Amino acid sequence: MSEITITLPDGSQKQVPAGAKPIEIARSISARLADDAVVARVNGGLFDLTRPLEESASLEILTSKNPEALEVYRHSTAHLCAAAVLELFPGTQLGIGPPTEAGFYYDFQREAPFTPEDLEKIEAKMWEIQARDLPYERVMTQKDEGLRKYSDAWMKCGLIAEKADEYFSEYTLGPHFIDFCRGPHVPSTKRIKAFKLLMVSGAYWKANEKGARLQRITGTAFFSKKELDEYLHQVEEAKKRDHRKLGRELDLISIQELAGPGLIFWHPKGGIIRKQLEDWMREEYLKRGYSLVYTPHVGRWQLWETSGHANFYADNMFDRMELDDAEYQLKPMNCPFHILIYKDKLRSYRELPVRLGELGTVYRYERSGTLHGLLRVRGFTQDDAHIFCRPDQIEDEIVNCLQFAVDVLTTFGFDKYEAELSTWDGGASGKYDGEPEQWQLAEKALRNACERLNVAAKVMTDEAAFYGPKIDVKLVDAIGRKWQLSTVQFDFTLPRRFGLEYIADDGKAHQPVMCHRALFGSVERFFGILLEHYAGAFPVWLAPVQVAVLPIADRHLDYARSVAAALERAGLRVEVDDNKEKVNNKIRIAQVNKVPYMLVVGDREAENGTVSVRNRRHGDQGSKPLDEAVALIRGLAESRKPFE
RNA sequence: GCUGGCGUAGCUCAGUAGGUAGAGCAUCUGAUUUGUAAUCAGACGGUCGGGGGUUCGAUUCCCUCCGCCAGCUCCA
Repeated sequence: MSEITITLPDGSQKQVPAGAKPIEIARSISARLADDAVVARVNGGLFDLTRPLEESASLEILTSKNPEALEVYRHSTAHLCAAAVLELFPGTQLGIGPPTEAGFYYDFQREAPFTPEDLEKIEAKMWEIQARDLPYERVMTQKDEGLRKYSDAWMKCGLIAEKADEYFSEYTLGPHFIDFCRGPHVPSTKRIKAFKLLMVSGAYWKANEKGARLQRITGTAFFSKKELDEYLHQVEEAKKRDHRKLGRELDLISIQELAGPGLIFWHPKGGIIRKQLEDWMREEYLKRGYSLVYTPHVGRWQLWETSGHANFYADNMFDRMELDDAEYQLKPMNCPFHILIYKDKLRSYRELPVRLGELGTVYRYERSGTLHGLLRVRGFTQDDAHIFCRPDQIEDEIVNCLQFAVDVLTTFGFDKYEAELSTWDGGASGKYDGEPEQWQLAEKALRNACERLNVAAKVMTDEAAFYGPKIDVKLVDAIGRKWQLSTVQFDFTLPRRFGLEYIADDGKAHQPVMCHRALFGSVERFFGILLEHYAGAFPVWLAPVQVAVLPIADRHLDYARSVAAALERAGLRVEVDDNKEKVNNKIRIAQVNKVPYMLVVGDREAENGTVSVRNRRHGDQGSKPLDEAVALIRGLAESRKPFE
């Protein structure tokens, strides 16, 4: 028997017989490693622990501490789920069953929908199969033979025809279950210790909404019961900070059925927070060389034909309305209006870049099933700006925009975000407007900007806007979903469509280039994400009520009001709780409403001109002279610092 | 828009195997005047999402529309 050389991660080498399995090598290193092993990395690729090594290779044993091992483990759990479904519901068609960030899913096609009770049965069956300790066995099959074997399984057949090499791998689980699958998998079902099926929902075959409708069973799996329980607990906790729940509880916003879905009502307390956000943003605009403009909410249809939205954006627009002899369109975007301001006079190269900014409210038709609280609505206000500049200025402008976007995120304490660079499809589909050279140039400028600011942007092919490529910044909500906030978009197209010009130093007319950018993205969405980010406990500068003054008894009301007056003179938002309740109750109310500071006033305070300071997070801070308390809270508000 | 689920008081929820509903909180009133997360009592409050059908009778069963939730698709 020939020997092969196995190189371990520490550089050491082992001679083993050809055909040795990674699990055997692991055991030869230590029994514990073999027990903890989930999957092997062989020459960089993932391998089953039980797959024989035929040639010399590098080998790394991945244990439960490795994220890739968790993916494999979840993938194996998905197979277990499919095997359970087939045992309980023979004839069900299998789609795909990959691991995801938070678990796994498996797509099935079957006439009757899976009910919550079915889910319980499936989970019980999974445990039953788990207990059988079935190996995940890798079998190689020849393509034509495979197509015959899977002739009853139309989705698998499709996948094999499309993806399989001449010989492809399958994995069995017991005598009856076999699945076309690249693998790898854990060695056997007894390795799967903790999982839970979470829901059943709809999906489309190959994510195509014209394709077959499937039922998706989603679950999660962890290496231990403890980790699973922690995860489930964390999900429950996250739900408590859902912006829809907090928005109602804190009386910030509402959505009114009578007015229509996806349309936001800002209540007084939400309104004051929004004003703080908007004031801050407008100040930043002015500091950074933007001008503020205001434009109408509707415009003639011809405007949208000129801009191209009539062609490229028709599906997302509210219906046109007729007025006199003309048709008008509610605006889904602000850009054409800002362009008209640019175009209203002859521009010199000396005044470029022109940066026109607006908190512009737009209306877009979003399909009913996609609406989601504040995060996906039909009417929203963008902190939108359009920058018109010379080609040689565009890269600096994009760098400034991106820097601005990063500054917004840090101001509000977001340290986790993802950047994406969306590019076109190369022009194949015709959904994109403009010349190839322009697209290439634009993409290059965006890439360079990312590099200059050290922003790691993931390239997303075929995700660009119809008028140009873009950089997007995404944040994650309480339930782990990603939402786009900032966007910096390049545009060669609209300047051409509108015939924009500036007079250059050569005395001739040239076409400016344009950058669209929104940093909050939409005020509604940003507010929703912010609400979840702070779990409703806003920092002092944003809190709708910054201070609650809590008199102990009625005889302290006058003093309480004088305290409130002093706070108001300092520009703070104050409420006096004059209910006939005990202080304990007043404190509770203020805590529940997440008021940052409570000032308790009773006999001692009224006598000494002091207040007893209570901090929302840290509780009783003892008494302080009134001036001192006012200065403290005002300082926090003005600094726009995070709370505490 | 699609698949599935859901819709009972302002909020959170219970209930009716078909005989027009109940709790806690909130609100209002009264008593209590209280020192760092809920004082007590009483009252008010619902065409049980809208419309249609079956039935002697529908909040309950059926149909339909609207809205919400999860996922898909799409996107700020």
